[in-house]
Amino acid sequence: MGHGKTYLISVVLPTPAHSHLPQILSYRHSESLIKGALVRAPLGKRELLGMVWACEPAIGDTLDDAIKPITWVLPLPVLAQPWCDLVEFTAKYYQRTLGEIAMTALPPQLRELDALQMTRKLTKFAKKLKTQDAVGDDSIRVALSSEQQLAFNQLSDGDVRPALLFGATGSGKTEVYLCRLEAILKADAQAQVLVMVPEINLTPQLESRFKARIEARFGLDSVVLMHSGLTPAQRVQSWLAAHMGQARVVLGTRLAVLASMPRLRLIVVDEEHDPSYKSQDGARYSARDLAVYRGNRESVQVILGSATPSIETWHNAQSNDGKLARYRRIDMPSRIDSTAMPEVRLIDLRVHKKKSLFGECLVPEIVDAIQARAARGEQSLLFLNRRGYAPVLTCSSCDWKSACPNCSAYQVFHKQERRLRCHHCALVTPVPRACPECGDVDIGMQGRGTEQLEEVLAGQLGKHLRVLRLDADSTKLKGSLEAQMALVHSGEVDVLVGTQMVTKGHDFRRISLVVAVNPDSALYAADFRAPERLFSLLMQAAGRAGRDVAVSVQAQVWLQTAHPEHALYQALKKHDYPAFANQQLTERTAANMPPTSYQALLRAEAKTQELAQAFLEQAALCMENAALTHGITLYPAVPMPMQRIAKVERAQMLVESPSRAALQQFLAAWQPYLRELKMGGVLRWALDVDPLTI
DNA sequence: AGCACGCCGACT
DNA sequence: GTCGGCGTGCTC
Repeated sequence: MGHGKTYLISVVLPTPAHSHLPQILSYRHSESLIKGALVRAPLGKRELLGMVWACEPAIGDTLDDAIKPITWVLPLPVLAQPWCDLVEFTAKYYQRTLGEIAMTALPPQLRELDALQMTRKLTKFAKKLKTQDAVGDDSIRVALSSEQQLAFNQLSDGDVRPALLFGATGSGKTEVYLCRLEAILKADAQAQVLVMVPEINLTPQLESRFKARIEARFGLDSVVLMHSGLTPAQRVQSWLAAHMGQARVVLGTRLAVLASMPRLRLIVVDEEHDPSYKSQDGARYSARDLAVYRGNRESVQVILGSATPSIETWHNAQSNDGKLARYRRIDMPSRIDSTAMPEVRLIDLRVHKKKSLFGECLVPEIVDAIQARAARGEQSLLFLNRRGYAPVLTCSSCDWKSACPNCSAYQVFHKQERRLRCHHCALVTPVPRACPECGDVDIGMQGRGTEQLEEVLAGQLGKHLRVLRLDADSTKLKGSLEAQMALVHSGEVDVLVGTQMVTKGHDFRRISLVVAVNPDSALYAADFRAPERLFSLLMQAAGRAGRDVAVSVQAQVWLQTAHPEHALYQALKKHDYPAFANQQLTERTAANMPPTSYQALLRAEAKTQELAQAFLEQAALCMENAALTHGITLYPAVPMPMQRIAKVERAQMLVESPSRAALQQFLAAWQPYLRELKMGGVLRWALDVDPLTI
């Protein structure tokens, strides 16, 4: 009890980055508070959720009268020191404020709750606990293959390094995760496990599998979900369950990496190469990298699983000149059901005249192959990463194109909707009857999207075959994704046409032919990570084929390409990811690119491109000397790959260093200058540390 | 970032 | 006379 004493409390609040407020503010309170306690405190006319960072007794009556008292202390267990460290590290590394990171890590609804609402939540939570059933038995054990058993044994041998579980699609990685986490949960009745997946909505199969397995053994509600799709109330409940130690398994997306889990004992990052682990808005953190930090900080095992690891992870799993690798690699090269990997065929588009192509986009053999599969009751999947009917409309007599007036992109023709749509801003316009420039009525199309591919196939094969399109447009309505998936699973569909949506998560057991219609577009992209993404995408698409023993003999993947000799395709043909990754690593090392160097991007948005670039150049100017002494390379300011979105001009500047620490120091020193540099017309700027796309 | 105050134009 | 436009300035 306070006995009239007063304590000086340092509180972390979500102070806006561009305000000139310090990150940590001082308040008074009549009692001592522990670091990590959640409090509400006044800021201006508002009252905000904050977290106690430090607490000391005020000596005598020396406390300034201007220091306001804390409004109330939330009746919750405090956030543990390792969690505070994780928040501090994240804020420092990604150049954000402590408060911003701390608040994004907490459920948004927690910010608004008053004392009464909080009490109600806790009562509801306590009631839920009472109704919980005790533990079931070990009945649903699945026998591990020898390869899985070997991987499991290695994961249990006490090596403290993060493990890269390098397993082919269909090698049964999930079963290994499950066995490892069951062992950990069984050994310690309070242990908690964090499992991260790229997008939870795309992997309902994984979710139900986890729930069925874990809840049967460790009780109802021992698994909680954590992702942005939950309702605010659900998110509070999940967070409370994790924070109070009730949830044994947290299954979530990237935001779950910041979940409070006081008895965390294992972190699994499934599909660790997936770009959605890198947050693209607000604090641009990499959940995979933070998972590795967190595992190290809390002496907790980290498992990174992938069939196509990121080049960074691949690099970390390699030993350099005899030294032990930072990560250890555990290989699972075989498919669990010992079916063969699908045969990859490269179809040389150069030997076909465009007119001789079916619908001008498919070589005739593919159509034959689709028909042959359908006759045997098997399905085909056509993968084309472009939705809509045609990506561009053109005038045949002048040089008009369906450019979006707000963006540096073309409006896409959507035939069913009879509209032009920009995929970058919200602009939707009617299809012009004649060219807006010259009035010519002969308007043509360039390129093909999934809508057109569906039409071509349905039109010419429609009498015999059932074609279904699966993309963001066909699944816009709630529940329609599930409905369409059900159609595929029940065999109501012969041909599935889809964007990269279809390559994620779902098992289509009857598919025996996968066709990548136009993979070349990503082959020579400016972004040095484009090949890596293409390989992983095609590998995942290939993984959709032949997941069923009955049809596996014929399972094939056909790639239509004008560059069949390309090293990427050749490695894919042999299912040889190591060859591809090593070649990428060699190229990147030679060019001093990541993972050999470390990068950050300074991005600026403004009304004009000149202003955005002028801001970046000014920013570079004030750090010229610092860059020299720190060994930092500042590249010239350039327009972003998508230069203009919704009438906003975007520019960026690359910052590179061979030393991560030097880059960190440089960025930290840069921040105050950037804040001072308020130039008229610059709308926003942001730093992206370890950017994924350049 | 909010949310104030503040000093000028058109409304019942 | 008041409602409200958004310029600038502060928040422990």
